[in-house]
Amino acid sequence: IVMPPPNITDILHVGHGLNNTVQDVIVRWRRMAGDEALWLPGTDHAGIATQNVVEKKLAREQGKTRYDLGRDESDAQTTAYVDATGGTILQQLRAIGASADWSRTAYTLTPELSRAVREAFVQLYEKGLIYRGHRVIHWCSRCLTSLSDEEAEHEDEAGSLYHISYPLAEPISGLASVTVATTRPETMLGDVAVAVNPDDPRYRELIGKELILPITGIRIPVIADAYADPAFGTGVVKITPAHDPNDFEVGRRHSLPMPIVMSPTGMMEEGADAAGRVPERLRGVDRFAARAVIVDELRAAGHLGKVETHNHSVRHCYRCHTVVEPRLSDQWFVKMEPLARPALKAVRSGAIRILPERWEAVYINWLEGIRDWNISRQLWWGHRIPVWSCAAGHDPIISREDVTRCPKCSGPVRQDDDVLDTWFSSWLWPFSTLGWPNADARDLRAFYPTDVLITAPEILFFWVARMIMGGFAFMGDRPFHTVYLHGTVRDTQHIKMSKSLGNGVDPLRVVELYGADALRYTLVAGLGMGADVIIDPKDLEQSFAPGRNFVTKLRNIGKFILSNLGDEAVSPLSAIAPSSLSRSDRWILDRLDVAIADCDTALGPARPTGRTWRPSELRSGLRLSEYAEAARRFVWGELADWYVEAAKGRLMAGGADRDVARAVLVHVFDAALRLLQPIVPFVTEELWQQLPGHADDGTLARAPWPAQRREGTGGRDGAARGSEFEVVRETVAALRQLRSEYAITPGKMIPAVIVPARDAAARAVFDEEGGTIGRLARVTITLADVAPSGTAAHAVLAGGTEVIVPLEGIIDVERECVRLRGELEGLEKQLASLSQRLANEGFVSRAPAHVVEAERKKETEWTARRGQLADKVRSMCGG
RNA sequence: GGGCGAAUAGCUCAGUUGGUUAGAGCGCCUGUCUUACACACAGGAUGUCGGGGGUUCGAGUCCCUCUUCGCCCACCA
Repeated sequence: IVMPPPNITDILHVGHGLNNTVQDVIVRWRRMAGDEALWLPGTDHAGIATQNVVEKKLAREQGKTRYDLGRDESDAQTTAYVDATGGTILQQLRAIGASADWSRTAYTLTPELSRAVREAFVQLYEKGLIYRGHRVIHWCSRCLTSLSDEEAEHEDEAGSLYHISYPLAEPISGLASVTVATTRPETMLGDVAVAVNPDDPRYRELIGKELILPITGIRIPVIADAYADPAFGTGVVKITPAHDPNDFEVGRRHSLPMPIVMSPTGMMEEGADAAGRVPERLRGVDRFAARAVIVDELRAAGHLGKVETHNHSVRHCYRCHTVVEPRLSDQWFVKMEPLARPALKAVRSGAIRILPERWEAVYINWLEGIRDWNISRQLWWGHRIPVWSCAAGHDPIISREDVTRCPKCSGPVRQDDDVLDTWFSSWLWPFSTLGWPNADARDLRAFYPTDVLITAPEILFFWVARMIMGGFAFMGDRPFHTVYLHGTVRDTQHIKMSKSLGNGVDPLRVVELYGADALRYTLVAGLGMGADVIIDPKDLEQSFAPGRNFVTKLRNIGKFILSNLGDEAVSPLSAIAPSSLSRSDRWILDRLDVAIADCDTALGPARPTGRTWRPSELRSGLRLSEYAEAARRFVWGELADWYVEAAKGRLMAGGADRDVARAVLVHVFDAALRLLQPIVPFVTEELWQQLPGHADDGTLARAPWPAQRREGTGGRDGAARGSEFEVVRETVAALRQLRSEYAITPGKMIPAVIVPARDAAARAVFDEEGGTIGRLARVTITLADVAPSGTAAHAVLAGGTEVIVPLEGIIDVERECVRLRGELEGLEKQLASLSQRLANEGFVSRAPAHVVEAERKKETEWTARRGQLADKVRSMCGG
């Protein structure tokens, strides 16, 4: 294998890296489990900012006003684009051996996608799901395009609510004017009416009367419409149909004119139906400047009432954050309700699950209230809308192929100037990347429906929901069975890391300081289901040192094992007679099975058992942090801390038992490397390559995922011997505690007497494992039937075994008494609360039998232990 | 305005359907270069599980309420 150079990172910046890392971990896992997963990283949005710049540059160079993606460019330009944007990410992904199929990723400019987009448009049109609508949409006066609801983001702002009095043309019963309230006074130039609620007694008389619109002096009617809320403001609302979606509806109901008083660039101007509405002095004035001017003039003329501060949310362009202007215009829309129906059903029925589960409610809520999707954009790059209009006025032509002349009159045609929303191509992604609309495409048949979509919640609506709708609309099937929404990388202030905010972490620096494996490990281990990953950009050590330390530990375990293998052959575990396995061998093999089971539980199941997810499967799996923790616990806490330590003596002693230990070491370490490969791919690969016992030409990334041993650990007897190693661990822990308690130098060998519990198995454990215990605890063990008299430190193990360290001169009797009394006291306290629980009628009768049984058993054990401890205290401390 | 989530050790977080004495990593304290590893080893200290109320034999876990923070959605001028 060619290992990547050490300074290769799998990410561009940490935010991106999270997504790529999660995807790669899951794909690596699936491949080891036997799935030939095809990973399609990213979308045509990879590097959208760069894309924007590149497209504009290309368009300018070619003198085009519209740049039709996939149709206007040359191959060389495509290549340049890929290099400039997605290419960087993808090259790095390939460098780490990620299973990325990068030719499919930066496909924005390909003719294939262009074809798919046209196909989708035409299909929807033919089903009557695309229509041209004349309505008020969100308009960005900086990007000069319309936006969908999702692209116009709400941001809270402290604005002003201006109260303006509109005089009556002919005053009635002492009433000279009505007051309206507005946050956007400049739009009053486009007012065509004032509405009051028909049930509002205050204004009943006014309905049908006329008002003089200040500034312009135009006469407008007072109309009755339920839209006016008597409880808000003055109960009178001005109606500006061309610049407010609600007012537009009111205008339509009352057949009012709809003057446009603002230019696309946000300047005041007399647009359609607006002759005489914008005074000369305001023409060409920016909307916000015009607002100030108008407010001043109203004040001067005495038309301005109170001005209240008003916190409200204002829509901004998601890309440039300019305040979005509602604007009447003609746009293409997709009728969403019919598309949403199967998408809703899929999630409700469990055909598609969303993890974490709570996002399902958000998804359902959004789809239930879905509104039609404005798909036309006035940007100068994108997929152009495949609609041509006839110069002679015949019906427009909607076509998959380019149209040059009108089929009716053979006259000239003109393609619609607009391009499509970029998400109109993105929602086709699960199948357009696989060859759609060619139904016979090999990849489409092989890979659709796909499996897991991994992304951040922020594009649940933009992209995920629409892909699901698109999957059903164009393929008749779900695009994937699982949506996994991961968290966001944030700093300690919980602010999203981004280049523009400067709170990001440079991954190259992290890789340089801690290594790429440590970076991956840190991200994966920190990724609780749906939780954000918090990293302090000012304290990399806190975040990444644990990952680095773990990787180093792994390396050192490998170094130790490899150095003990030497040139001699290592037997495969299957060639070792089960009877020759030691307690520690059986124990670590048991622990390995547990670790494999824990990892499998954390990760799986990979797909639903049936057509839909069962309730028990719905919330399981893809718990990456639990998987990382299970693997780590096994490698460090069990393999390194106990098995390797216990094996040292056997390795040094040589003989047949040495070969058994070597075989088990290799087997267990090999499995551990497999478990870790998806999270720590580099170091595990490097170590595994050096490990004997597997095909030389293989790579760890392609090796099978470990399975639990079907034959167990050698029958009932074997299982018992495995659990007997727990007694060894307990004894060693007790001895270490005593040593530490009496500050005995760790290196010093001391004597220890063990009085095993009164059963043959316990006796055998200490007979046979005395050497191991002695090495691990640095003691020389003597077995006895009764505790020796004399000054000594004592410990009583759970099973009743006594551990005694007789050290005249070092052990202080008084101190030992204090220690033992403290221990006894603690035990008695716990025993008392336990007894109380068991004496409680309610507990015994209502708690499940197994819980009560466990408590009873505990009571017996603790009582015995208390007796032993009390004896110690009595004999040694005299009372 | 509606909805959702979070609050557990100094820090970052686990804690699955209520059931031992609430855990991990880092940090902290004590000791150690024990022939893989001081990025390590051994031992140790640290929690009114945000506040209050309730249900239950039993609550970090379920219900109500309050506080603080965060996120999503939203055409009330």
